[in-house]
Amino acid sequence: MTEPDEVLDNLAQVSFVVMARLSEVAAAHELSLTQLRVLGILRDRTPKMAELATHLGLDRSSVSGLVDRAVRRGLVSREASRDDGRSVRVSLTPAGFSLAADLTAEVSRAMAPLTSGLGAADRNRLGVLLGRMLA
Amino acid sequence: MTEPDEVLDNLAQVSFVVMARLSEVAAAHELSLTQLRVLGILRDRTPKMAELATHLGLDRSSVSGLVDRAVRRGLVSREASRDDGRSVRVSLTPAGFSLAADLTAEVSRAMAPLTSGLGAADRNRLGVLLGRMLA
DNA sequence: CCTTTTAGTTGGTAATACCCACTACTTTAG
DNA sequence: CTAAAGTAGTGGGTATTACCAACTAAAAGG
Repeated sequence: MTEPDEVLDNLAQVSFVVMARLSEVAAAHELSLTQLRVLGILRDRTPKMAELATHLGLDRSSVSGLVDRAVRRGLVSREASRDDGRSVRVSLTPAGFSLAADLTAEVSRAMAPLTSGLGAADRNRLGVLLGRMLA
Repeated sequence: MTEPDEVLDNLAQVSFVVMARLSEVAAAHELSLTQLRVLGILRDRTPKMAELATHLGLDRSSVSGLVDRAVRRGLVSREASRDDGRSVRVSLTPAGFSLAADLTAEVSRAMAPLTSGLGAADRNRLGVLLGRMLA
């Protein structure tokens, strides 16, 4: 690890592996990675469209179609805001919650092998370091 | 970090942040994340189409179009294999190499802030742990 | 009021990525 | 040696993703 960029290199590579695992899980349920993210976000939030767009880093117009398709699958619902006639709140339907719960479990299962080569102490250290990066 | 899945949670979150950074860099050069990956892969390889598809985790037909567009931009070239009349080797053009070098530098710059909150020792530890995950 | 800003959708376009079918070349069997 | 089976890559068709620009409707500010 004398190379200065090796940390970043490894980080990028690991990230691609993580994305591949997440995509597999999503694909097994006929979802895209973005839709997986949407369900994850809505698990503990009920954002307006624009907020959801910010969370995803997408254009508002992209989110419109995304939510359309999720609604068509019965996973998500739109509710008009009472206090603001323009805005719309997006939330999970019961079916959406149920799927999101399944996905959470499957994601854990799919990702677990990535850290299984580390001992408990190292796993812990990794978690702390990653947490520090998110701060 | 008593939660068992917190490591994986943090790992997923960090991975999304990494992807966002990489996408930004790619977008600044009118490239998709996948095209960025292609350039990265070809930096030190000259794979056949099918091998490239495996590296990317994509269908061969997806890679056909991907390479088409990269060829159209003058970043990549196809060469017929001499020993096997069916297969095609993909490689970077000089322009492709030049762009790939720029991108490497920009990616480093874009990702560096992620680990800048860690001290040198922790950065090192992180690199080692991530490296162990890739083994 | 009336103008400006904000929220969201729609339309148009390009790229992504899938599956399936197809051609062309190789390899293997009989 | 030739016929069958397999492999490499492409192309068609489709759905999704994501952008921008233009639009409607509602809210806020002057």
